Amino acid sequence: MVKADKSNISTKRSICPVASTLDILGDKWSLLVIRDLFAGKTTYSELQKSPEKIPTNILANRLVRLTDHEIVEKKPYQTHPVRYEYILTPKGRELGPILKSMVSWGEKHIPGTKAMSKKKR
Amino acid sequence: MVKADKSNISTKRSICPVASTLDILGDKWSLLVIRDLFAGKTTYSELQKSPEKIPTNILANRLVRLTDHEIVEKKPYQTHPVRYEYILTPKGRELGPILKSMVSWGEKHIPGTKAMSKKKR
DNA sequence: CCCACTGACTTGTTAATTGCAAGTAAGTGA
DNA sequence: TCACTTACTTGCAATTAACAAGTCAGTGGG
Repeated sequence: MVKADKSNISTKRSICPVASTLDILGDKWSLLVIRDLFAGKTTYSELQKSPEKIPTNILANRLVRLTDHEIVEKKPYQTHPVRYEYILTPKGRELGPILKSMVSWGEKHIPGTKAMSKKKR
Repeated sequence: MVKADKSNISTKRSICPVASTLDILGDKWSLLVIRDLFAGKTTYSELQKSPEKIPTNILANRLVRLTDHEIVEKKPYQTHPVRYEYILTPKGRELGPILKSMVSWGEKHIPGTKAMSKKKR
């Protein structure tokens, strides 16, 4: 079990929505996990296989953080053996515009970047 | 002078525009500084006065990072004494949509947040 | 001239996070 | 029984961030 993490509890630096959003998602990995879930990945091992090679303990930590914030939901999709799937909640799916604007900005301003073809659904 | 920082040089984790954007802006403070510049603040001391109370060494570090990435430009606006202003470059101003989508998401999903009235210009 | 004060940072130190390598535990398939 | 997969944990070393204090140029007042 991943140990208690202050960042799990709601500690807002200010009432600013940008600051509060960054309190939840302001790190190098969280939005990448969300990007992958948008891209259709659902399991822990699929998430680990992304090209950015997220360290496994960080992935575990981010998944609990995101589920604490109800951005992601973890549910078993089979028993024997138990296997879990991670899916975006409606709240999580509404992060789409943030991701989309990052894709636009990145493609336009960072040479060598290329967005993947959009997944339907 | 702030010492050399690996994060200043371009180290892309992947060709994904989201990952690359996060390589530059994926932390708790960078986008907050940019928010303030959008809000019309221009000097180091004004940036320090924001309600989130950014540590002074971090502010200095983020400003060099952002100027290295040509998101922010630093220029003296007076001599005797020398005083600097930090302004967004066109590239930096194009981060507006990212900030805007964070405001929307934050206001909708994080209770107790409230965006400031939009500054003209 | 001396002193207090401001703006813009820098330095030192401690605390918190990351990143990496390895290890664990349940279950399957050969 | 053995090797293999999924889904994590654990233990450290290495980075980063946070906090407090200090620096340095310049200004304005007495």
